[in-house]
Amino acid sequence: MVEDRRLAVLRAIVEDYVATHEPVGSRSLVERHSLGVSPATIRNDMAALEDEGLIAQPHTSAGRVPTDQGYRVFVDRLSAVKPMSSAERRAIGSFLDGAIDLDDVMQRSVRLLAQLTRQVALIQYPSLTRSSVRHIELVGLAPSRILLVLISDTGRVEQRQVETAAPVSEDLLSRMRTRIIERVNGQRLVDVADRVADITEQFTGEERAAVAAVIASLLETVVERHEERVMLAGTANLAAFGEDFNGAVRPVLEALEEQMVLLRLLGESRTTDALTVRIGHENEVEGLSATSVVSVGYSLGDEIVAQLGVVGPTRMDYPGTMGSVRAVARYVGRTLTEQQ
Amino acid sequence: MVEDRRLAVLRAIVEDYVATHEPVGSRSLVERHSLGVSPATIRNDMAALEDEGLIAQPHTSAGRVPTDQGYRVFVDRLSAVKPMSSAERRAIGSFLDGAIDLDDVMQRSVRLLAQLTRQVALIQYPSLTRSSVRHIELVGLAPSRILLVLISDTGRVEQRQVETAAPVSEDLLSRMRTRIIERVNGQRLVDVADRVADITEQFTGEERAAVAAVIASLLETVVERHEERVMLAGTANLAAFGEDFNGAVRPVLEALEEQMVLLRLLGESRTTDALTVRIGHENEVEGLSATSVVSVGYSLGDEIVAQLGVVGPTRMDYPGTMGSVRAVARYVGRTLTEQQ
DNA sequence: ACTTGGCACTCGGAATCCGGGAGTGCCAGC
DNA sequence: GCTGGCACTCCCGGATTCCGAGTGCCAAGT
Repeated sequence: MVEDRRLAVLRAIVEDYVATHEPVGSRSLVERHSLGVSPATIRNDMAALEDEGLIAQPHTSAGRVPTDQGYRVFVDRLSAVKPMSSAERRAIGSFLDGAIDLDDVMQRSVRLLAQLTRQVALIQYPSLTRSSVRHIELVGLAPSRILLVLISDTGRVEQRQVETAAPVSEDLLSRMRTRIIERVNGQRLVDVADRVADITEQFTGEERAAVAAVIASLLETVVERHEERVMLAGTANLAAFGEDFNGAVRPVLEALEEQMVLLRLLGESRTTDALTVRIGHENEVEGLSATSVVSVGYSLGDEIVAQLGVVGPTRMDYPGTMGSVRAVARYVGRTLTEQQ
Repeated sequence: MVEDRRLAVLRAIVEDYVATHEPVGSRSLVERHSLGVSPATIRNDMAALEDEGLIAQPHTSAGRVPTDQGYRVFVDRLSAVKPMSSAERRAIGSFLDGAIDLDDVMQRSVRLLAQLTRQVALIQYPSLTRSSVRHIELVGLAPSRILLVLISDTGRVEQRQVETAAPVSEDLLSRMRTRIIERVNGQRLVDVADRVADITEQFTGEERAAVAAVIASLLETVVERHEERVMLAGTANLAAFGEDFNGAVRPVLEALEEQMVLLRLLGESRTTDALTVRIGHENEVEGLSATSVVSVGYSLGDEIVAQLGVVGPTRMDYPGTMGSVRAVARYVGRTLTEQQ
């Protein structure tokens, strides 16, 4: 009972702080929420919440501000994902309709998400791991330079240039192409390595070096490039952080320029489609300790193939953000699945 | 003679203001530069420069600050492009070496430029206009969905999905591929439209719709997608703008998120390889009136194929920035030409 | 065992005031 | 045409003051 009210107070503090961006005191709390008790009572509750480490005062004799832990409790126990209105859903749907290729879907989605949440949005390209080879093309760009193009059934096109020690004839190129295609077409990318392992042996000593180079490059393409690309939008929304550019925004912008960081932000929970919320210090990227990341997997068919999400200040509107992120993920999954 | 000293004063003002970011007064000017005259004389010159609209005072009894026009004169008549040191050149070279494909070259270049100039760097993908068709591939993704892949001799790969009204057989796909390839391989992209114009007629009524769809898509690819992509790096360097986030940085970030704006910033002077400097209001993009853009074309072979450059505050180090931009453009051109 | 009103206390932030200093414009003399 | 002198302006930083929102605690009430 008393415990219940304490949590209600925490919720009220989080909501007010998110709305006003100012420390919230006991008096204004009872005014804005119908808690049915006096400010003095609230003060006692606040003291207790502070002992538990859920709220803090910026300085003595100021209102309270939620701590990372406070947000954690709020997200876990006090809030529900806020579903989108049907109008918003329609908007999402129409926004994604008419995308012409994978790049386009990714770009539209990430912009949409940035706009909906007014935060920085991220989207990871679908993993190649679960997809399979639709086609492989070898194109001679120069006597000893080959362009390798790999087309997956998810519509993703990967390219890579291969430099060979000796010139490669059109004839050799064509034989390589045939051999490789007959081995890997329709195969899952994860199996490609096994399937091409012995192709090199089918060529004579002289040609072998070139073939080996192409095969090596192919393996790199399927193994290394898995999900290296992340798209970003809405950096202008970092304005919501406030005025102290160098203090707060700069490190965030710097972190967001590093693909590796983005991947770490998104990439850890690929197997599940549950909404993940990392609050403040919970995400261990340096410079992002004042931000929260809300992410979720999206699926192609019935497999989770990548993540998308947003990065924003810890004092964000969690229910709304979570609703937007989830909704966009669903539409992205649907769009991709239809397009496949 | 007197005119000469006035310009020297302007140069000194620009240099000091760029270095200190503070309005510069007559006293400190004679201290830092050996102008051989007294502050009082400088004051007279300053008054004249102000009449000409080249400098301004933020408020009465403060030092002077260059106006956009002042920077203009400085750039046109008072400064020389500052060449890179040989160490810097080596750094540039080694930074770009080992790029594996076009995307990689673009990415490395734009990051390098951002790092060298400590500003926001832009690079436009090479125009397809001047390049020619290396290969075209049609891949059936689904019965009535075709993936069209176009590979240019510049190593650029363009993809597009085509939706057909009726299913397309592998056989038809293969015939289309052959026909198209025999018509356009090795052709310049600008000529592709002419070359494929009558291909549709070579197919029977039933197949014609599908062929027309593919051809239409191919034309879109070569015509519309010309140089639509621009890559960006170094947004964190916007910190140099100062503290007033919402006043100065936000509109810039917003503008930079729009591909169209980036293209307008870069895209107007493609035919020349001269360094272009647009100062303040000279670039007509809304929200970028407090920024300058330094851009230059880079070449592939002996043709200018696209632009690269930086966006920064009007109070930037023009000689240094221009040097970096030009140097990077040269190395990019060299790298691309070698890789071709 | 909670809740509540009262009360003294704290402390940040806005407003105000003040003085120094850097800068300017102008003028008379060289 | 340059220069030193001089009166004037006004921004900026620091010190001071003051207000009010907020707190913690206590004693009394339910």
